[in-house]
Amino acid sequence: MPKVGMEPIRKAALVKATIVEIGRAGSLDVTVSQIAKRAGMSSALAHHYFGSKEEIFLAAMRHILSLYGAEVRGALHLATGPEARLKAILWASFSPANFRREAVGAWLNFWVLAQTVPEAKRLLAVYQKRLRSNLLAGLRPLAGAKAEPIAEGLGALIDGLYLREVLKSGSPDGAAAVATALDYLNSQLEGRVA
Amino acid sequence: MPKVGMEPIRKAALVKATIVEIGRAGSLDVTVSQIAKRAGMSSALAHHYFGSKEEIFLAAMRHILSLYGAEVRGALHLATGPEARLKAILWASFSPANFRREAVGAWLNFWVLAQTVPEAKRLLAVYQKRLRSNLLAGLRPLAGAKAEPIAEGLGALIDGLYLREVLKSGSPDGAAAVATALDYLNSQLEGRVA
DNA sequence: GTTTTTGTTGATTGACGAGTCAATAAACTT
DNA sequence: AAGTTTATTGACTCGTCAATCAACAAAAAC
Repeated sequence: MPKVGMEPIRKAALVKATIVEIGRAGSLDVTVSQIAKRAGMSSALAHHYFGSKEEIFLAAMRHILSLYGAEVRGALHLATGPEARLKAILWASFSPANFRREAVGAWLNFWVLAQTVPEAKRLLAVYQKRLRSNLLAGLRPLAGAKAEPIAEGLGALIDGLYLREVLKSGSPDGAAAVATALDYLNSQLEGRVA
Repeated sequence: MPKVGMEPIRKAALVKATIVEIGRAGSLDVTVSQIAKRAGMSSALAHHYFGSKEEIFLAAMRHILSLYGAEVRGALHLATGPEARLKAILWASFSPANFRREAVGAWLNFWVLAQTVPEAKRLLAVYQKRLRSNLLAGLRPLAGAKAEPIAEGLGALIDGLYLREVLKSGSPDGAAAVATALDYLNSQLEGRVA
């Protein structure tokens, strides 16, 4: 019973299913059929809407990244002053919406995808650039010239905390991750400002 | 012309070839044939010696990890005093032998492997534990009770720096990575010790 | 009310790849 | 010298999966 206007609904369902399946499998070795099945349609339809498996992956990646971006933007909106803005970024980075098993698992695999698919690499680079620039905006008033290396370190630390989460068992502990990152931040700023 | 005593030689060649191929492909999507070809033998022989592709991957992983372990041990051997030992660990972590494109690429993919293969997870956990305990040994005299969280953060930072390296183009810059990690360390220790 | 567009799938194609096997041969054992 | 173990591979099996196609159905357009 074909209803018109299905495209966005189907695509969204596929994207969501893709993230779940990658999280479940723990790798990009998921078949289009698996994804389509979880999204409640045939694999042919998935191909119909996305053209290829790679496009499906990229759409899922964009989704995760844009979700993350939205959360950061939202948190930043409510924050005033450099310190508050830095905290907001960290808080958003490890919020339950982003720092959940599926998303973290998918995120790791997108990193792998970026090694072969240029568009995936581009997307990840955009994310890194945005993170860096957000951190820098908060850090410059507090750390001046030292802002750049601190942002560098903090960015790497955030990625590392994500990475380590995939090995842990049990549900992710965003608060602990935030604490570690804040600790880094405090010690760096005490040394230069305070 | 079968010569006896080939097993260790063949296995070593396969392990080496596996790391190169994973680095090249940027993923675990490498065929046993590709690996075997690069190692100069038939795929049947690779199966003969390792039994399965998974075993080949695990052997490669063990190799990278043991190489890293050896380097750390070597550096530690020459270092006296907590500061020197901490520096030695960082220096070894980002030494040209470990912090090279192939190895870093392979390492990222082993992280993915750990999501599905329990033995891979175990190996990675061993590495993390060893790193943590090495860092702790150096940190405790300098930071006392604060040693644990610092080790936690520093470990994550190291992993993050590795992770970020895979996106970069050009040859890895170990010195920069060491500088970032040292910077973290200094700022943490200044705050507690002086 | 016929044509076009959109939605949908079962069946099929074509390629590829892990793992097995049978066969061959050199080297060690007794 | 006969028998066993080790080395080695080409050919093959069997499964899987991305992508395509033909066909059908409902809605929209004309």
